[in-house]
Parts: sequence; C-alpha cells; structure tokens
Amino acid sequence: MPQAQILSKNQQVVFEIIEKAKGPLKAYSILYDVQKKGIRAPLQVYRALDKLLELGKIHKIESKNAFVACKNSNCEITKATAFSICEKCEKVTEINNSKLSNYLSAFKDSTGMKYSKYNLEFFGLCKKCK
Amino acid sequence: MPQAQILSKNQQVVFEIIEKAKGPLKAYSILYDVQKKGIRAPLQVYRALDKLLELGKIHKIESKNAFVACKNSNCEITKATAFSICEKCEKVTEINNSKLSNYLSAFKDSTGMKYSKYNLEFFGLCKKCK
DNA sequence: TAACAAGCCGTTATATTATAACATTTTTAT
DNA sequence: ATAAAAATGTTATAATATAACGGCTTGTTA
Repeated sequence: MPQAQILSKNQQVVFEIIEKAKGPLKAYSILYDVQKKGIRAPLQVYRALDKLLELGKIHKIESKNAFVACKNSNCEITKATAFSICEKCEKVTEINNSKLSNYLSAFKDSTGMKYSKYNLEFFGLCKKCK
Repeated sequence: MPQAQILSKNQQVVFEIIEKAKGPLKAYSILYDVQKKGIRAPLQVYRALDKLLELGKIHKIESKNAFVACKNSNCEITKATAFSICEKCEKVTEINNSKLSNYLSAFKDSTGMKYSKYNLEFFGLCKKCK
C-alpha cells in the first residue's frame, strides 16, 4: 500500500475546493475561490492542478476544460477514466464499472495495438433532467 | 440515403484543409492556412468548424483541441467516436470497430441510465514510435 | 412577387484557457 | 550540511474561443 501522498499547501487548497464542489470546476473559477487563501496567479492554480492530475486525485473533463475530484477510493487510476455528463445540467459522475474498465483496458485495435491509457466521456440526460 | 450536404464556401475551404492534413489541426493553424483563400478572422474558422462538427464531417480531439476529418465512409456518427492517439508523435487514428461501438452504445451505468453520445480517446505509442 | 426567415459572411473587440520565463524558497535525500 | 528536487511567487504573454453588430444571399410562402 503506497504512502498517502502529502500535498503541498497550494495543492491542498486547490484540492479541497474541487473536492467540496458539487460539479466540475474551471481553473479560473478555482482561482477566484482561492484568492482569499493567498493564491493570486493562474499559474499557481495550474501547477497545483497538474500535480493533482498526476497523482490521480482529480481528473480533467476534457470536453469542458473542468476538473473533478476522483471518487474512486484510493484512486490510482489516472489511466482509465470514464464519466457521464448531463447535457442539460452539466452534472458529471465518474463511472466506476469493472466490466467496462476491463473491457477497455484489454481493447486492441485492428492492428493489434494495445493502449496504456484511455478517457471516455458519455453524454445524455441525467435522471433529474429527463 | 440522405442527400449529401452541400458545404458553403468557407466550410468547404476549411474542410479541405483538414481532410488533406496528415494529423489533427488546430483552429489557428487552420486560420493561418486559409488566409490565402480570403478567410481572415478566427470566427470564420470556428463557424465553419462548428458546422462541420455538426454534420459529422470532422471530429474534435478534445484532449488536443484539434480537428480531424471523419474517416468512416458517410459518417453520420457524431454520436459515437473513438480515437487512438500516439503520445509521442501525436498521430491520431479514428477507430472503427463495431464490437466496441456496439458495446459502448449499449452501455448502461449502475442507475440504468443509457447515453445518447460518447467520445473515447485511447493513448499509447503507435507502431512507429514503439 | 413582396416580404420574411434562415443561413452564411465579415469585422472588431474581448473573453477564456493555459504557459513562458525568471527569481526565490522550501523540502527531501544523502 | 549540502546538493538536488519540488514548490512558490510574479509578470507577461500565448493560445483557444466567443460576443455583438450589421449586411448579403437564398429559398420559401402568402
């Protein structure tokens, strides 16, 4: 069991905001939120985000340029991510389905190539919005 | 069989450039290329891109903010896209695998929710780069 | 055929997202 | 204690994308 990573001050501040949020957050909205904690520049936020992504503590929703906390307990899974995204309310949920992840992790294309990483984004209407 | 869509002048110009390209193109690189054809402003490019995306003639590679021509003959498939992306040379290939698309199109999450659209990006090293 | 709607075009300005470059400080490992 | 690695702070700027405005063309349709 790997030692829980200790986050630096800025990383911790940024992570807490993302973790508490109800939905994906954009970098400049995070910046706005953390200004009271002494983080002033975009780069400080982006650096924290980069590190948190690398650690798997957060994920980037590419279609939205926004960030969510990883909800898989002890996530090491930067390499196999799947999300459901509501096209109306923008709610994002991380999909944690072992059949799906097994299927995709084992997927080989027509040339026999196997991949080391994937990201999948599903779109539709969530329960509430339907 | 739906009538082949007729593209407007700007749409045609932008599409040809993307189609001829060897890899994904970014919007401002397209802008640079089309300036000799009289397209001067980013918005002109983005409008053409939006329309081409809507028509399924091109796809956006979200992780790169770049655009590729659809290689599935008669693509209507804006709604179910999968790509392989080489992390070294940045080569992008559209994956056309009916097993995969059937699997994903039928996928339901733990709440029983079915999705109307997905986009999947695989990452790894292509043949050449391995 | 007038007139209306829909789509496309061109332009300027500006919003949003992200990184470069540089100097310094803190933490970690030896 | 010291060297290497990681994190910080700051200013400036690059890269990506949209808002707002007005006009032109084309194809209904009344």
